[in-house]
Amino acid sequence: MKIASVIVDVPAKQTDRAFDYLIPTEWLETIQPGMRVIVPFGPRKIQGFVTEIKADSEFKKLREIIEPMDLEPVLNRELLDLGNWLTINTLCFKIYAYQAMLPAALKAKYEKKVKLSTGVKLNQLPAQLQEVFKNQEAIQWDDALENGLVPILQREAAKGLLEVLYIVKEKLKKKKLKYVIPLLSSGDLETASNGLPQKAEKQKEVLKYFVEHSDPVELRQLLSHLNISSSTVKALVEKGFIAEQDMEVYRDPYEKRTFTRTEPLLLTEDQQRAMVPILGSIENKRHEVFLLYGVTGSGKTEIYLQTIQDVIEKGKEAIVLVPEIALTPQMVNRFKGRFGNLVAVLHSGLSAGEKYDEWRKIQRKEVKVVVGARSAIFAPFENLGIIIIDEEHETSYKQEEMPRYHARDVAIERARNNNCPVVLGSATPALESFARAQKGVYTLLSLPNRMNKRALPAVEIVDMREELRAGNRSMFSRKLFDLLKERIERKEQSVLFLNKRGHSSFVMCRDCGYVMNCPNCDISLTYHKVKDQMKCHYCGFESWVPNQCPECASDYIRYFGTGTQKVEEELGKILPEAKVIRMDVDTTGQKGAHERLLKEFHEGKADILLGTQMIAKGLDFPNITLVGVLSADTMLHLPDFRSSEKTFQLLTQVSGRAGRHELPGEVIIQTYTPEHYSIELAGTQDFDRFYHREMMMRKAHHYPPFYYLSLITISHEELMTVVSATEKIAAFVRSRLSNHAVVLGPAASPIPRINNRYRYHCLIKYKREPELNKTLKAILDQYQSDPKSGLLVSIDVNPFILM
DNA sequence: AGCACGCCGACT
DNA sequence: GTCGGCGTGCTC
Repeated sequence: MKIASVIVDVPAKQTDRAFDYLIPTEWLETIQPGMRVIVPFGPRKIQGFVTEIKADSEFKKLREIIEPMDLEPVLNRELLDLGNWLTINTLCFKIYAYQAMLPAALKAKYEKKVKLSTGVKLNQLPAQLQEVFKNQEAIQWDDALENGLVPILQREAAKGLLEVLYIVKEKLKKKKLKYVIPLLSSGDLETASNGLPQKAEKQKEVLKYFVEHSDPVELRQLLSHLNISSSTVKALVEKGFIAEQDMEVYRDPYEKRTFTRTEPLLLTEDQQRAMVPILGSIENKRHEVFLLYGVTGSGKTEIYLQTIQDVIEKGKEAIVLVPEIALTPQMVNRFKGRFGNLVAVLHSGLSAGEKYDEWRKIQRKEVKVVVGARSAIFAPFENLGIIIIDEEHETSYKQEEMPRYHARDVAIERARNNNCPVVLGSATPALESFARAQKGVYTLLSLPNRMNKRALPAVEIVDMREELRAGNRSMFSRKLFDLLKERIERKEQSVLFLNKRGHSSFVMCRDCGYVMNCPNCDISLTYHKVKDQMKCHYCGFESWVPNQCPECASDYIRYFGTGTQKVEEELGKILPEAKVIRMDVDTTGQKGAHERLLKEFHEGKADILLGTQMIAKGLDFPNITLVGVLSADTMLHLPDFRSSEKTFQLLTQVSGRAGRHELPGEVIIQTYTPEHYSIELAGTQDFDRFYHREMMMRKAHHYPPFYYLSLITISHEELMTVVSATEKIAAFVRSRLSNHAVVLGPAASPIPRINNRYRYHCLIKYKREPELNKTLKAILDQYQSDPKSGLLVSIDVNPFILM
């Protein structure tokens, strides 16, 4: 057993397979599957993942592994297999699958340098290079490239005077602090202290400290605590009484916060009824998927907490997925409050180092629960007892880059491997999930009542066309204005929600209607306040804001503020006495700003919280009695078959923010299409009726959950080339699938050009096509192995965004 | 993805 | 003759 199969860190079609390496004798005991290693690959050194250890190889001329990068595997057996599963199901390279499972800090960084070969004297080099190597042993390849030194360096390297170095680096170091530990027992330390010269007072003090405390202590703390300098410590180290040691410490983002310990709450009858089957599944180690369908405020979180409690008592572990946007301090508090430091938290707000440290806690089995966004589904637990996905309908569970996985699918796969249940929780389940529950594929658990038996807030839908007819041209209906005024007088709080889409900040000429578009992409440029520039979201193109219209030279060209900004201005005019907190990308940019603003609002420092998507979730403050949705239908008209579903979910979600506590709540939804069923039914919070209406639509148009989708997107610099390639691909797919499948296309992508590349796509709708995966793989194989055609093909199995 | 190797045209 | 352009194919 001295050969390792390694997946190398080269994302390409031709290297998407295992390469075999000899394990050097000194590492025979160390190297195991799941470890990262440094291997020679051609002339370079690169990172790789060991997937298997075996006795022999087909390949004759094996090279040796250079060294392991880990002391213990970073991927366990289950995750290695899961990586394989991901590769097959999302059609991605194996290396992408493995990298997606690890914190970014573990991704390798490569350096290429040139140095003088050993034994070579400086004066053997040409004068120009002598100058370069006079002050440094090695130079960075990139620097040489910039200074045009590469040809001459290569010439000397060919003669053997210079050597090219390839270095694989860890992106991030473990954070280490210097600690001091006593090397003798406290009795011996006392003796040692007595043996010191009289005048070594400081040293005696240190030893006295260790007589009293035998635990390691951080050097810095010791120095300041005893008011001594490091030379004192050094002297004692030299005498062999104590030692300095580097110890790994965690960057704990929640270090400074204290969590109030909470106890399990008494469950309502509904909650108990819902919990029994989950506990049964845990008890019998049975894989089962539960859909926990409960209105907002019905106490889903308490069920999560108590089932996790049970899992922990059985010595197992739990993963809780929460949408990124809902990973608020409130949410974290609930878990940390119940399980203390048995909880690790993973979300994008953490620095790379903090994320790595939280991950290390999981890997070292120091925690039992991980609460995190999408990628937390890959937490390296070995004995999973439950996986919970809160707000399971959230689109952020789908990753849009490779590997294009949906956390729900991965969760079910992992739970199957671990024989444990999955709980999908939502007040507005995804249609796919609810349909599966109806069919009995998932077990449906309902929580139809709010915990406090409080009625859902009264929702009123306001027709903005009526307002316009009545001469009200403001963005606030008279009703909403009256209610806002009333809240301010009653010292209650309101939340105003603005659907960002459709209100993005673009520049438009008021005279001719000219909109500033990106020259490379067919999409309008977005105004960025911070830099006072126009920027393209897709290719990064930047431009100054014109003060004259380039089309008609009108001066009446202006940008339409970020929506929220505009609303804030208008609020200032009509309700000058109101204190407003605005939350959007602009005001929550800095770290901690999000939390700070919410805290201010919670403390009653403002009357109105105005914001975008980000305030739709998790907000749970007792004093909120009014929620206003300024324009409910902005996302309804997007070219997306899920737009009705998303609108319904969002409106229901937002409505749930009002009247969660003592005071009753009211909701105003402003819209131009009050007759649309997703708005009308969100008004009555009637998921069941919405479900039936929407299912009819989906059935009629052959969309999920009746059909599965796969989307092939093809791009090229030349329009004609894309069209013909897409035609060819569509024809190929048609020829390989049954006639139950529907193959749409070629059609221009909703964003027809990005970064000067035209984009066409082909949408496949199907029910059961055993040949599909092979067909798609074949398409990728052909186009990925032929990069010179300039065609880029990307495939998304079960896409969420059809763009 | 890099990188070497190899074959062709343009230059000292 | 040789330098350097990029097309081709390989990396255990």
